Amino acid sequence: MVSIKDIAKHAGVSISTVSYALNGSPKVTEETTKKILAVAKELNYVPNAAARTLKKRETKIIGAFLTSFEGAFYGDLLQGMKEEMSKRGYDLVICSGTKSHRMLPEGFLDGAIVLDRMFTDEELLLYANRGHKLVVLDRELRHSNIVQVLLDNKAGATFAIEYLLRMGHKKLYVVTGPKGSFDSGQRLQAARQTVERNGPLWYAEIPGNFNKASGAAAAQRIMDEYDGPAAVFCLNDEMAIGMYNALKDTPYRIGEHIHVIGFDHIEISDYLQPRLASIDYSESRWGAVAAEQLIKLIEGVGAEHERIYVSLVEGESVKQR
Amino acid sequence: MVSIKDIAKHAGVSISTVSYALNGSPKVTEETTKKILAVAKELNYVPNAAARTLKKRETKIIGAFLTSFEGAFYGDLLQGMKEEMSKRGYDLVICSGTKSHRMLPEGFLDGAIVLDRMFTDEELLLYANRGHKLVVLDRELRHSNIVQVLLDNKAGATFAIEYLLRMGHKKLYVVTGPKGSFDSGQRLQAARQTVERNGPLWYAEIPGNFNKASGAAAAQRIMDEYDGPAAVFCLNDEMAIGMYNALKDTPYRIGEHIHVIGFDHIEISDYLQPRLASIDYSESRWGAVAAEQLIKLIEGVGAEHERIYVSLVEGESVKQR
DNA sequence: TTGTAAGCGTTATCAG
DNA sequence: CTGATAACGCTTACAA
Repeated sequence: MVSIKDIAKHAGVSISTVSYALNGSPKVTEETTKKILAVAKELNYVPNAAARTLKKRETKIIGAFLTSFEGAFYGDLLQGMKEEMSKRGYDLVICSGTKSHRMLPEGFLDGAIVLDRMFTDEELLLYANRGHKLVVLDRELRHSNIVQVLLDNKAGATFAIEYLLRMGHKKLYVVTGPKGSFDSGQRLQAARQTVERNGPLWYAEIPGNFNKASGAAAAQRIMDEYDGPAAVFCLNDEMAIGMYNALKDTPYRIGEHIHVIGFDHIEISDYLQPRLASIDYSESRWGAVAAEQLIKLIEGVGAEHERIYVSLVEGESVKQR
Repeated sequence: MVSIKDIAKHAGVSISTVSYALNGSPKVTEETTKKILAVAKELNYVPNAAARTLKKRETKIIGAFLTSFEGAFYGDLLQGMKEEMSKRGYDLVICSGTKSHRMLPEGFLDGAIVLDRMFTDEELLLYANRGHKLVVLDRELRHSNIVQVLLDNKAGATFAIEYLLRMGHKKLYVVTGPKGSFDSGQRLQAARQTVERNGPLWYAEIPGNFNKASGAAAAQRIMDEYDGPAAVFCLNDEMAIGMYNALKDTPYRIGEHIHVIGFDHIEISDYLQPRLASIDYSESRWGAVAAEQLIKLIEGVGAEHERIYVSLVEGESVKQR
């Protein structure tokens, strides 16, 4: 490995001169700088990150933590983050799994964006207390080193239920997400409120898990109880897809016997027959805003909590009753 | 920040004893070890990665480089890698963008898995020459510090064309991937060979780009030239989906006028109407094999080039002529 | 069994 | 403008 020491030797200067020259300090003659850069290039010099980090206590790398890489993998969200970070001189890496949490306290990362239920609130607060900077996308957590960038779940759930009501439905199901999911909790709460506010309605909740299997199970139960058109708000699209699958070889038709709306507006939903109604938001904007706030936090210029707005996307999976 | 020096002070021992104790060395009494661990816990000690790396010249982190995070394609691949790495004591981070290439030469990563056309062969060879360990998934590159884990593109393309022929098709199109793509090049080459080998056939190639837009454009051209049933091998599923979209509001039907097979068997393809025929392979196996070989390379136990096998998935997008 | 000390590659302070 | 030199936190001979 070639270090600044080697460069110093070859260029006939001291290592501090080399360091200054490499960092473009005006303290060094243009001439010597040029020479040093030439030698560096010739020797294929690459700075050692560990050494620099040890001194400067920063890596210019931030981590985004996901529960899993499987499924939709949040492509646009990550892309939005990456572009924003890149613009501001930071690199982004995507991490998953509890083992990799260590990277934060050990100083590999200058900060983290968390969308990962494998982090407990306690763990995050611990890191925040030690001075690490965090943005959370999946919980409410108040601390001076943490900022929240959250989806407007309540608005989305309200839009969804109101849409079903507007289409004349009187028998409503909600298929929920896993216990303890922040998004699910918020959506459910708003759905209940909207139902209550709109007077006497038939209403039931079916516990789900945000995956296809639980959507299919919910479909089964709805068929068992069938006594006329029912409307279902699946708290995410994945479960709605499970419902489509389960109904495929039955006499029940989506948009006719069972009306379905999801949440997230994932890509597949536009390809389903009939097209799935859903709640849409810009993943890339979500990512960009999260990145922006994290960098503000790191650089100590007033970061603020943010809300990501959502909108209704209609689809033939819900028809007028 | 609390360092081993602080622990030493609090425990009334020297820093080397602390270091030994923390690393579970048998050189230290069980008693002192216990005490030191207690103090460490009490002070919330976390080892500093930069310092350790500077000494040990390893991070136990490996990077997977992708061209982009967009598209839902790589979830299982990454999951396969992660699980394999985790089993062997390494962490995985996902990187994208040329700026983040620095992490490899600067010593942030113990190795890299590359599926990213933004790396040139020259750049990779440079790193390999400097001693960095690499696994490439998207090119052929021979070097003692590089191992290849490649899809069996040729088998897949052969299966696809043979399937179309078996179904009685005589007019064949291939929609290609971008210039310079290794996968596209291999698939195209095998497709051509199979066509040639099977005697006189109407055959044409349409340049594509592995995205939906180019699939749609290809569909347009095929309709313009239409003079009877045609069969199309899209060199990936994404373009096949573009083709579905483009044909949606035309009188041409997939599986009737235009028969289509893709490559990759991505999730959406099972939800298309009619179901898309494709070439399938196990993404998670691909990832796991890549991870396994990289670690072998790093640990110096004979790593070997590997091939990932593929299989045909039939679908109603191709019907007997 | 424990302590001393050198050194990993940088940065940054202080003299010259 | 340039050069010694002391850190940064940790590992690891070697000494005691």
